Amino acid sequence: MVSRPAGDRRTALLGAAAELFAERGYRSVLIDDIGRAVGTTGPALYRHFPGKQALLGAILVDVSERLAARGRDLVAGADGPGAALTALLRGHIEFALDEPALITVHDRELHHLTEEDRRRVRRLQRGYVEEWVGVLSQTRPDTPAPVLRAAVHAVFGLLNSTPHSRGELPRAHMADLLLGMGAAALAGPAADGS
Amino acid sequence: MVSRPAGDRRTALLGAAAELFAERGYRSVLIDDIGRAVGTTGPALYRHFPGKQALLGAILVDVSERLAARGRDLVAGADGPGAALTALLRGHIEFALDEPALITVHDRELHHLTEEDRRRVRRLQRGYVEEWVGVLSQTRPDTPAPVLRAAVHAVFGLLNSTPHSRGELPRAHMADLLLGMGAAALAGPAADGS
DNA sequence: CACCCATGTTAATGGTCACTAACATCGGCG
DNA sequence: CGCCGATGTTAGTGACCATTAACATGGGTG
Repeated sequence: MVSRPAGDRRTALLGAAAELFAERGYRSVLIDDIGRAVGTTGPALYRHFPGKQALLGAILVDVSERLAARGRDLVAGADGPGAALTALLRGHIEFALDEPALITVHDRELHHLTEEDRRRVRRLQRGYVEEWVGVLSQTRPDTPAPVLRAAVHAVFGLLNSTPHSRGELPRAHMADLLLGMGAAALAGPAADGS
Repeated sequence: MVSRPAGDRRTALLGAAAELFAERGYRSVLIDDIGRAVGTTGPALYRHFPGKQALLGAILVDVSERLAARGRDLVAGADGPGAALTALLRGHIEFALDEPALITVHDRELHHLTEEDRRRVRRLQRGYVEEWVGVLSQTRPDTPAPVLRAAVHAVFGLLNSTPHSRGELPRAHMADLLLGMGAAALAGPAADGS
């Protein structure tokens, strides 16, 4: 049990592949690159996944599930819509700062998935967005849902910019900056498109 | 001169390739797909570009140059930093709404370029960012440049989210929404990371 | 101790492309 | 009119690369 840690290699593959995919893009990463990154050769991958595409699928489904679940939990545990919104912002920012590779791959490689995986990931993403929209619609009951949805996508773009600002600022500072900007963007006076 | 419009096919190739690259990613788009999109076969491309990579290079260099040039002009022609900032926001939003494919490809396919093209594009991008930073540093002279740079990247993420919200809102409404959110994010009280 | 399963390794194999060759077509200009 | 350059077309061709085959290896368990 200790000498052969269950799922260890599998987890390593998921992590290494995510890094590589984020950096070079799915098609440009070779099976052998992934193997080398975890100390094996390429074909060893097939002992853990049906293939390269399935590996990408596992990565994307996992991220989407984690984001959606975290969103649900944060909202459920928050004391009112204002607190919920702050919690969502903090949670997403933490995720984006901790896992820039996953954030990057998440919205870049969707089209390389199986129809089925793609549907699944999209459903989860939609659920996460609706979590945000639900909270926002409480703080701005006068703003129509489509506008809120667009605003949420825009804020995601803002928060997910992290990979572009790699290392420009210390992490805590970056987190504060993103929180302030995100909150301001969502509370902004023109958010109803007047 | 009229019967054989100079560079017409070339321009069509640039546009069609940009759409396809944005939709499926550089590596997944075949020479033949690009040819078919402009009413020829694949290899006809070589009459206009040295190869697929050079075509991508032409696209990215062109976008970067247009953005940088427009940024320079807008700032130069603006009446004070406040007006300059609004002009930059409007200009970028217009671009993002008019050319979502270019916006998408712009920051997704950089690593498929020649070293030389990549350097050139990056230099242009940097210049554009510094244009924004320069304006911002006038409206918030107390905020250090690295923070402003991170804030600018974040606002780009926000504005460039357009491709994710395709058709959710009428164009003018979307433009207003993005302008309001972008301005709020950049004016936000926490933009100094307090 | 012997067997077996989990994991790996190296060497095919087969498909998929970008790119090149060889061969049209056609409009303008001498 | 006949040549020429620009632009295309249809067949290679040669790399590249995911996947599979065939063959280890080594630790845990009966």
